[in-house]
Amino acid sequence: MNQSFNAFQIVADPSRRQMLQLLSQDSMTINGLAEHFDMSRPAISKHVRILNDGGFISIQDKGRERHCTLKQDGFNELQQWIDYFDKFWLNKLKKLETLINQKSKQ
Amino acid sequence: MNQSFNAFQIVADPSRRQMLQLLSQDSMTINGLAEHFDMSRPAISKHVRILNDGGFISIQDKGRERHCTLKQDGFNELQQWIDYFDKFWLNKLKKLETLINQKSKQ
DNA sequence: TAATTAAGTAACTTTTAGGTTACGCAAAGA
DNA sequence: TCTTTGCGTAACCTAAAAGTTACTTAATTA
Repeated sequence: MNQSFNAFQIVADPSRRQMLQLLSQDSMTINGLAEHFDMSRPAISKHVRILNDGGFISIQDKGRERHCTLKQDGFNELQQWIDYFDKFWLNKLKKLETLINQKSKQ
Repeated sequence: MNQSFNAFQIVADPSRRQMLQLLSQDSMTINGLAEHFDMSRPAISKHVRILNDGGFISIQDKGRERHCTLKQDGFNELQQWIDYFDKFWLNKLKKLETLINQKSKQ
């Protein structure tokens, strides 16, 4: 498979977001995850692979089971992007305050 | 057109993210935006509509021109989602610290 | 008022994300 | 060792996202 997603595309899918949500409660095997979804196991496998490739989860093989755990890496890119715009709004607010202060001094 | 996107889908598209990036520098008309992209104007129009519907930008009509400005609303849903996992990691870190502290007391 | 400019709409095409079924393989149990 | 279980891969299908061209409309300008 040749699918390569960026962090934003990865969390754009509702099922994948739900998986991250579930894994934030507890680490799970592939089948454990699958129980929560109304789709075939291969479909689950695909999502898991995408989450793994994107650094949102890590996978520990234990015999024939694969245990999925949340991993911070994938979230970082999103975080940074959000942070950038956060600063934009904060800055805008600051400028507005300065403006109001100047007005009140007149 | 009947396209309805959630906040995550909206920022999943690289062109739309670039638009938000550009608008964080300065507000722009539709054609102003279009200059930065290698795609037809109708394609730009579509993206702008999606950003507007999602509350990521607002549009002020000035004559035949439409001026686009960043708007905070759309970012909020993303922010909240990120915050949830932020807390997850912080919490995990705290638990780890507690564990280390307990060890050192033994 | 005729021409130009800024932008939207409609209809269509292409690409791709997300799903399926069928099959294979290795680990675990009977 | 035979069967079951947990999971992956391959090939395929479908729906929808993202793009196109052709046309329209309304504001501006010559």
